[in-house]
Amino acid sequence: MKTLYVGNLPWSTTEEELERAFSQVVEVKGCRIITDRATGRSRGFGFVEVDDADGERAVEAMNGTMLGGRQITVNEARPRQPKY
DNA sequence: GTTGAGCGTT
Repeated sequence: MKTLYVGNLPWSTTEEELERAFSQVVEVKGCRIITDRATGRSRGFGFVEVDDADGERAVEAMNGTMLGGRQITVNEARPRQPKY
């Protein structure tokens, strides 16, 4: 499984839109829009989980494409905080 | 009722 970073999203973008957009090219295992924990509003970016092999194609296919009226940024996500 | 480069909660 690989995690993809999706940025430059409109504030109104939902996980559903992400999943639909990426499902056109790869099998989406999971998606998560990062919302401000305090206000609950979208931070304008999110993450998409896809299969290890599909990750590369997902980036090449979805990076720079229009989603919700904005050109989205798609890249492989960085490793997250280890949970010691 | 806002904002615009970035990297996420249990």
